[in-house]
Amino acid sequence: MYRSHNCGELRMEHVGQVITLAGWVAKRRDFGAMTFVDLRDRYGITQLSFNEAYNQDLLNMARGLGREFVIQITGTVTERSNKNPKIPTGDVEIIVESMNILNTSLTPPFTIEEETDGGDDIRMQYRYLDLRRDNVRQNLILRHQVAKHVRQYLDHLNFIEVETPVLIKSTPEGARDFVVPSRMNPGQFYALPQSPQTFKQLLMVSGFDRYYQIVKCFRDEDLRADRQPEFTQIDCEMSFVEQEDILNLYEGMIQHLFKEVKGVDIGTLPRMTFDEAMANYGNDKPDIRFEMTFKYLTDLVKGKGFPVFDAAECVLAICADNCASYTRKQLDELTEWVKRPQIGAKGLVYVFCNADGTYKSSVDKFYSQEDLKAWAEKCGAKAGDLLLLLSGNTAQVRKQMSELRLEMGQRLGYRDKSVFKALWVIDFPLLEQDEESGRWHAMHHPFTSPKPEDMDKLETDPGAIRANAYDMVINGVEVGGGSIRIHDKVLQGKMFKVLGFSEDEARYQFGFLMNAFEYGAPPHGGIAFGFDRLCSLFGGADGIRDFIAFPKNNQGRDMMIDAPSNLDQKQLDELSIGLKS
RNA sequence: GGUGUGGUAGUUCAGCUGGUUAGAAUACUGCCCUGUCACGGCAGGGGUCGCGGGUUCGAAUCCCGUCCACACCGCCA
Repeated sequence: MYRSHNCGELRMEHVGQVITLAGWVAKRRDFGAMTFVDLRDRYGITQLSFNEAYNQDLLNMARGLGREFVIQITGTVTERSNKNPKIPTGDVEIIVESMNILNTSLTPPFTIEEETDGGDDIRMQYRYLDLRRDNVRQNLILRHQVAKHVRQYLDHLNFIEVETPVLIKSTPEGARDFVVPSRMNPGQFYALPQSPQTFKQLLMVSGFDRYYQIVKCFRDEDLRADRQPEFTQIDCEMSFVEQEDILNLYEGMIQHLFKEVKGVDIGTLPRMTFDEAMANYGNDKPDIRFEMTFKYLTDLVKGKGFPVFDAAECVLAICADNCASYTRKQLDELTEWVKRPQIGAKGLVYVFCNADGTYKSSVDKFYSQEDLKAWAEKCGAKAGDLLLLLSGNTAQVRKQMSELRLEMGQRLGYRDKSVFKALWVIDFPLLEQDEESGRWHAMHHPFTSPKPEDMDKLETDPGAIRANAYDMVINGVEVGGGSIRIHDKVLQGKMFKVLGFSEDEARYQFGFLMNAFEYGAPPHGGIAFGFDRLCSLFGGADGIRDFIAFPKNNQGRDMMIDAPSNLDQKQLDELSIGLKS
């Protein structure tokens, strides 16, 4: 036994006990005749005390300890004369009676403290040291808690966790696949799953009724702060259920998680149709921690001689509370912000709702006080508010205004990370049209069932068909999405046809699923949650990297092990692979 | 594929209207210090200013190219 206790558990009640601890030297405070050492392990920090009055040899040894040396000590728990209220073990210290240096350490390249001096680059390169930091470790503990409570909730509801294969078949739909060459089948490749979608549907055909899996998924697309090439999903599927059953069950799951992990009651999740979300928030994952919803001024602004608005398909406004005090400089800066290429607005029109009831706008040349008053009323603006208007093509202006709304929400402090607002977005369109090719593709995936009442539009107006598809959105983050699936072979065939698959292509790629559907496929549906995102949301972070033990960087590289890497010629030959020079 | 920001000591950064020997903080090393917990004091070592080219009497600083990191857009069924 290397230790009798850990570095986070000793308290006043242990005073007098002789204990043994093992851990890392976090810090040494040397006073010559006495030295304090902060000993760290996973559980906390305990102060060790060395004093020439007790033992000169041990003191000398302690003064030679470097940061991150691994030591084992035995000593007596003693009440401190000067207590430290900042740490849980701050009432006691250990008068060390023997010490064993288990290992030395090089000086770490950055400080291993909550507020480290290390940047992302160096932290990732030495991730094993970064993980010694309390806050990163807490993130992984949080991740464990979330996983544990997911399993707990689903286990109690008769779900079975089934593993599905990682070496599967590439499909051209959706994201790019990571591929793995097959040595035994020269010239052929496995693909890593983007999700276990088809397998979980096959499990439903097999009668597994209620399935889940906390599972790695792989997508070979560009990374973001909240996107990694390998990420984890809570993947779920159920048989003999309707959309309503699924929404209720997983609403229960998210409530359970918030209660158990955060001690928060998030209440009932409101439901919003996709159309409502787009109209009021310009976004299919609205952040409903604050209002500032879109107001349509198109009819009010036309015909007054302002050419920009007269030519616009859509004129949108949002009302920023108490922002009439904005300076010209601030508005100019905001105008530049919406004109950035990433947003792409042509300009920004603003209206001050002054305290005295008058209005001052950037388009006073064209609009009277009465006009501006009508706008303000339409927007529900009060004195002291600021209206921000954008105009243009409906889809574009909604997107731009959505960005502006989120930015203003951020600036006004409405996007508080300790507040959680969840909702369901439902009735997604089944299909989306590719702007360039004009081809239809599935908005969710090709196995999503259309709403029965929209089925007749399959040939006439595919874009208007709504799907039995739903997303769970929390604080503007899409944390999960799913659908009721097609379980009928004929309908699935029709879908493939609409999506531009020939019969041969459909059979080649999804024949196994079509075949399975010939043998009594039950009605089924499911959902998948982005586990990493859920954890980062719980942790109040924007990115998911610090909730993953060993993440990849922006270029998809693992900076610690330096992957990906080259293969030598022998390996390539064995795989029958030739590289382009 | 695109846009932006950055790359200077182990680390985080300042310096950038060109001009002696490139600074600070922190970390590190040594000495002093008996109650610290962001200990304190004194001293010290530490630099290919990402890399390549150009302009110039002179470049960390200006220009071009390139690599790397981060954020975003496209992309992510």
